[in-house]
Amino acid sequence: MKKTRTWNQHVVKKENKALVLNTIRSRSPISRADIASMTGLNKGTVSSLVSELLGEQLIYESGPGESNGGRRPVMLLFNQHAGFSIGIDLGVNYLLGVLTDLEGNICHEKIVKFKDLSYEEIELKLFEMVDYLMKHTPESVYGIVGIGIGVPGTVSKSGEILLAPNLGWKNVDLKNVMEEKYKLPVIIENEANAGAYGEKQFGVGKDFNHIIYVSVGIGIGVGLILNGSLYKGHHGFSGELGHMTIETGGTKCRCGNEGCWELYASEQALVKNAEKSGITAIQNDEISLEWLISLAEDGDVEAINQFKQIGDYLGVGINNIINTFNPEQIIIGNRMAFAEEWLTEPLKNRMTKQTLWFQQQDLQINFSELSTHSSALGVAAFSVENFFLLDKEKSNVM
Amino acid sequence: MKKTRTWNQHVVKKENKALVLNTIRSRSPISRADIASMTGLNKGTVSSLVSELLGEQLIYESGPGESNGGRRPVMLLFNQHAGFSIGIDLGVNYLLGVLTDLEGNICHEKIVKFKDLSYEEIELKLFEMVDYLMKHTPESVYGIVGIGIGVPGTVSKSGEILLAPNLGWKNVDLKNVMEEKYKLPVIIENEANAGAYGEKQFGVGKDFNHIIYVSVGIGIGVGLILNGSLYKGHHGFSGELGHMTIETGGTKCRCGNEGCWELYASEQALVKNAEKSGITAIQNDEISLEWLISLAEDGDVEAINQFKQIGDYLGVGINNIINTFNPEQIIIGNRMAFAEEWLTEPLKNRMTKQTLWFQQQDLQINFSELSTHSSALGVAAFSVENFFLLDKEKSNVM
DNA sequence: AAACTTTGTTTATCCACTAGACAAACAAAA
DNA sequence: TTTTGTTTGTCTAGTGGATAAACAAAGTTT
Repeated sequence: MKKTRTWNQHVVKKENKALVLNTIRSRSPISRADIASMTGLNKGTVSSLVSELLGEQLIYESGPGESNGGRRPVMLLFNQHAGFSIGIDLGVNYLLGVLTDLEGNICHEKIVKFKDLSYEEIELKLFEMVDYLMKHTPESVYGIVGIGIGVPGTVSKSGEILLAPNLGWKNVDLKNVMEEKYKLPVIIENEANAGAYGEKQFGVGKDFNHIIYVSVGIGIGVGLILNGSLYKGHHGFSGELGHMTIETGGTKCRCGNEGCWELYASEQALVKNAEKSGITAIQNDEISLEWLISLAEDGDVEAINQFKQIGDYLGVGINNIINTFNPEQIIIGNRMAFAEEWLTEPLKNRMTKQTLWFQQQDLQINFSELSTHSSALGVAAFSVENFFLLDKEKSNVM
Repeated sequence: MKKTRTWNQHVVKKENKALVLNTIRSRSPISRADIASMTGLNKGTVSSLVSELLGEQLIYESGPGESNGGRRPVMLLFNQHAGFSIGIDLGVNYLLGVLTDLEGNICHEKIVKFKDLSYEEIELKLFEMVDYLMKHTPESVYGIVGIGIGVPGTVSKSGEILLAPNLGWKNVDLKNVMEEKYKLPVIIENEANAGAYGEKQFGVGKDFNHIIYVSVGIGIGVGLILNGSLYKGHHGFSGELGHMTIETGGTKCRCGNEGCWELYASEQALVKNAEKSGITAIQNDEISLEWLISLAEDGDVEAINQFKQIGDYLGVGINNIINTFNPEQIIIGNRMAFAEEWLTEPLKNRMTKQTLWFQQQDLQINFSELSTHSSALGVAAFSVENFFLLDKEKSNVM
């Protein structure tokens, strides 16, 4: 019957406790006094909330800090090893798994490559990956707080994978399978959304609140951080910008549409164009992004031109993004980010020529620093946030 | 020094009071008991908050309602005449002003048409409009709560009009001018943003939370309602989708870019295409939207084809919007909405052919019902919301 | 050594919400 | 008509969390 959330002192306490914890998380090491002045909470309130957090072992006291002209403060630190999180980036032909602490630091990491596997075979690889990471998890208070999986496809808000064309998957309920097997909270998220979140939490997006993360791999996916949090749309399918029309009546796309952005600016487009241009690979091998990068590094003009063209087309779509969202930052991530060197110039050219001056104000264009790890770190971070939320709910009942 | 908002019992009270007021606003007439069960608040809490609201004359008691098998409830009603709001839609060649009550009902309305006026002349027309509407405002407890103005251009978050190309304005601080003169809170907002808000509050968007409002007039502007509230981007310039590239290397646009959507799907495009196709107006007059509509109504095949083409191109951009936002509803508003009859079919054709099935789930495509009033109503509603926010702040100090 | 600062705890007080008692007003059944 | 039960809205006591202010401990400065 309760339709809306009511506000009472329990909620107040939970919010303030979360506020204190987050302050410690982001500004650690910090004293109680500093928390009070930063948050505006009363010293006494901070003291009592801190002592609860100490009891829950989510934070701990280190030795005394430097005096500011009076009694020396007791420094508080976030106990990043109170629990661990598993994040897996499920790519088209690889599986990247990371084990992180609650601060997003990678404790263990494993990559498995494969090709043309069936769903069942990939599921098995996933189990192996999780088992491996679990075996390498140190002892901790809360253990593994959750498993996150990033997939290159559309995921509904309930966690079902509706369509992952490059994997050939349709309506796969991986979330349930994993939750049944491991009895842990499992989060399935689109790879671009996960990447955006990863960059926001740990990467170049840390200090920004309006971020568009453009994941340029075999296709193009986009993750939206609006007002500091992930925007997923009505059902969770936002950010399918790879299928934005940039050429009406252009090349047919598998999606049914024509002139889609990813037909002109993705790794897929790069390789196709390179083939047409006459670039050849060694020993009848297929042309790959890595090969083209090595050519470009050796100064191969034709290869560099190929990258320049991709950069130009990236610029077209990014212009659209700027006009749509007026973002603070655009991050280009995933595999194509390795080609930053040759993409930057043509991309910025498009922008300065075609974007209105006020849209360019304080606009950052960055390439991912986490590179191929942003997705895995992102999904791991989802589980961590989820853990803290559940933790709050729990203390709600008590 | 206070960086974040802290939660204490004052906040709790303010939030709950707002919750009660909003419940009355949307579900009026309603009894105290019903409010309690709907919100989850305790009966006593509701009683005391209601008595405060009664004191502030924001609500009033009507007679007893129908019994539900016991004592008859006292019905509460929102006092929509506790104050009034002025909303003005400043178009390229017209000025539409409305006086609304706190519920958004239009009490008075006036439209002024003009052509090629300077900024100073338009300013004067604005003053006349406000003066006129003020004179026609009934006596009330709070009087006029604010003035809102919607403009066809880019407005910064501080309210400055940075660029209104169709008016020929640049860096105009209208907000300050109006506030100085009338000593009332003034809100300047982009016309599409205002329209989106208007539709969300009073129009076809009432029951939706992820709405993309596409204002198709001389140009194209877009207002974004995400998670139930207006998204403005980092500096307030979001929704400039009229300048989204849908044809790389296409026609040059005044904005510096090429192949912009509004070159293919706006009123401007319609008129240009019609001229090229050989359609003529009566007596050397210019071809207008109204004229083309009247032709289409008479069954003129050529005119209908012109609309169909616009509808088709609208579909291209709307496909991009769907892929970007996964919205719940798309509303097509402003002048072009009058041509709904001929636009719908080609638009929906594009969609069903080119949009993935899961993106079309529960997706509403609507034409504005408020038609040309959505902007004016939207800015008026901004002032109303602002009034309630300020009201809360005020009681914060006491 | 004295005076002042800073830190963190403790105490008393305040305030909003809740639970539950209560009275008034009404409907339905006996 | 009387009785019983329900609904509505008010009132009172009690709870829990925040705040302000006092205080002790541990520093620095003069």
